Amino acid sequence: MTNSCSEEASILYTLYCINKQISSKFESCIGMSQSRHDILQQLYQVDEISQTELQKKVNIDSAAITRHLKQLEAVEMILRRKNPEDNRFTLVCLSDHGRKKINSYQAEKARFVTLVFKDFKEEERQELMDMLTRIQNNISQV
Amino acid sequence: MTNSCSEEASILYTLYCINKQISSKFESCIGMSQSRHDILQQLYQVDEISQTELQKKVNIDSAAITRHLKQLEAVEMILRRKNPEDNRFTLVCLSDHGRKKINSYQAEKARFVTLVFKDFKEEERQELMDMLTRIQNNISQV
DNA sequence: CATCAATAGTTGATGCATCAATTAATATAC
DNA sequence: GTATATTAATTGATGCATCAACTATTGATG
Repeated sequence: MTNSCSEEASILYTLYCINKQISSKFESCIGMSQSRHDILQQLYQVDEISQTELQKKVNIDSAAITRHLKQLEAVEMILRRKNPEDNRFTLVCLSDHGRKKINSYQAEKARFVTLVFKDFKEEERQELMDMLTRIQNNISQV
Repeated sequence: MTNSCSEEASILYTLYCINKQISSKFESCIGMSQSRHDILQQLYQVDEISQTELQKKVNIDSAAITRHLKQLEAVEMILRRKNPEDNRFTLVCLSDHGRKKINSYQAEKARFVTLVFKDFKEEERQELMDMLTRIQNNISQV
């Protein structure tokens, strides 16, 4: 363990490493970043949605959303238009072509996720999720 | 849970979120990124070390190491010199001034870490660490 | 209804990481 | 001992996230 003295610090460091490793493997397996996959996933589940709404769901900066969507638009995965009732809003939806491609991404993601949690029993996953949620609560109070 | 269908995917997403939250809070609490803190921490524990050796310990790209160290050198936290026995190596060490500052960082980090794991019992931490390690092994085989 | 506030989206600057290509020094092999 | 391979460090291009500043649109208030 390279990080430090305390056991807690080691856990923190491991979390940090795991995340880096997951990001990296995710991208090489699925062919896009977790964030971008998440955006597409959200779009898949709705008909049309405003950027702000989308931003709240995927929990990344609105500037980042803009940039992702511009690129996705450029490769014709998505379509954008102004909301005619309120021109401040931009409505986003998957293109037909985009919607089709996502199925294959989903399959690959499912496979990936299964590998990450190989040999985890249901109750262990439950426990892990509980602990992570507790950590999340702790952090939010820092 | 915004990410997806399966329970595993939710855990993955939570990991991803936690990491973002931790990074952000870490930086606002300690005043530097986790990586940079880690670099300084490593330097604190040795007298002098080559960049490559350091790179292996903190587990980030050597290009990133170079850039971190340049900045740390600019603010006179560290010193660098060529290894006289082999001019390919650059040896790095903390400046006196740097070494002094790190004590306060350590205290702050300890406080931070304690908050993150508030209400975790020793055996829970142990369990968490075990599970994270297993995940790490799984990933490395993907 | 004119001004002021709030909201959505965009852009620019910055930080940090990666990979690929390059430079410089040293080691190896014939 | 000269050509070749290896190694350490650096640099440039790129990706992705953040914050802060700005534009454009709409809402609210006097």
